[in-house]
Amino acid sequence: MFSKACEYGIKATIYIAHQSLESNRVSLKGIAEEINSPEAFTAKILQQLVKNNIIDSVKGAMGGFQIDKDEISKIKLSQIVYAIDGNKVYTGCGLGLHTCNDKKPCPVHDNFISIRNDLKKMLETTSLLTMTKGLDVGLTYLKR
Amino acid sequence: MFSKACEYGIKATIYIAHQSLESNRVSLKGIAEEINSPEAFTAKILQQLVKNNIIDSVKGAMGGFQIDKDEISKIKLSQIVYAIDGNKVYTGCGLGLHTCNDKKPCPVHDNFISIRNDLKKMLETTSLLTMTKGLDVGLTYLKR
DNA sequence: TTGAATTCGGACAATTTTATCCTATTAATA
DNA sequence: TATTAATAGGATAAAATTGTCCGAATTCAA
Ligand code: FES
Ligand code: FES
Repeated sequence: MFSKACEYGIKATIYIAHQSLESNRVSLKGIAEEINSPEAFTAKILQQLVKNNIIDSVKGAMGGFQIDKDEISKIKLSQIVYAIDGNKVYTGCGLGLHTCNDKKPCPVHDNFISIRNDLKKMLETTSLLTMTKGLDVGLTYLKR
Repeated sequence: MFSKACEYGIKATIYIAHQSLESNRVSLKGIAEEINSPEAFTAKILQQLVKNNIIDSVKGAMGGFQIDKDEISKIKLSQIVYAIDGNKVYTGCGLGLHTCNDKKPCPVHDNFISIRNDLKKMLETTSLLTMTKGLDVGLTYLKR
């Protein structure tokens, strides 16, 4: 569904948000451990998220990554996905035609549109805050 | 969503089915032209579909690919996807945890399950015959 | 029976994605 | 101010996916 980079990005953002809610700034090293991702690769992805204003970074000793508490309920899953995978989730054709196109649809267009719209809605309504719920109480996991 | 290989596989199967309905056996060359895919790569994918008993091949001069007319309404999109991409659509976790797992769900599990079940249902109920409809009358396209 | 048309299958090549390494830059603090 | 801990970013490497090439096997037809 998503690229590996995007998966790491989502998990990292959830972890950062979770810690930010407790006013903890977190390091790349800590993130990579908590989400079980390769450190250097994760660094690249975090850079993208910083550039897209989804997370904040602070350089230097005691530096790390964080998100404004106020933002955590405002940021939507769709923003993270867009920052890393672009809009192909929205514009791509299920059968790989150059773009999805109502006027010249592929044979699975109608079926796909329906599911993709549901996916879109889900991505756009799921907030970062929502995704952090459950982590505390061990209801959900970022690694296994 | 699907790999390129899978996209080519689906399109190829639809085209073969469409021609088989008119009792035409089709060649690799013809298929690759009609679905706008690289010929040699498409050959590999067709081999997989043959091995999975989704399409039939006939070697030699006048050979090619075809599907029993009776089968066309019975073959489901899910079979094609499974033959090429395996069951990752069904068992994969949205955030890339080793497998999706109800007992130790990732933070987006509930949201994903719902969409994935819809996708699953769609794949399992969409028949090859259904996907060929519309090709005739120029309502749907395999290339653009 | 030979030649042509075709799929099959193995080896290989190109591209994209994923991952690593190393240096530069920045900031805290001793 | 020097040291240390951190992110930023460029270059490179490894792995996976996508794509190509070529010869073998098969079948039809002349
Ligand atoms: S044209 Fe293929 S999904 Fe819309
Ligand atoms: S555990 Fe991640 S989707 Fe089910």
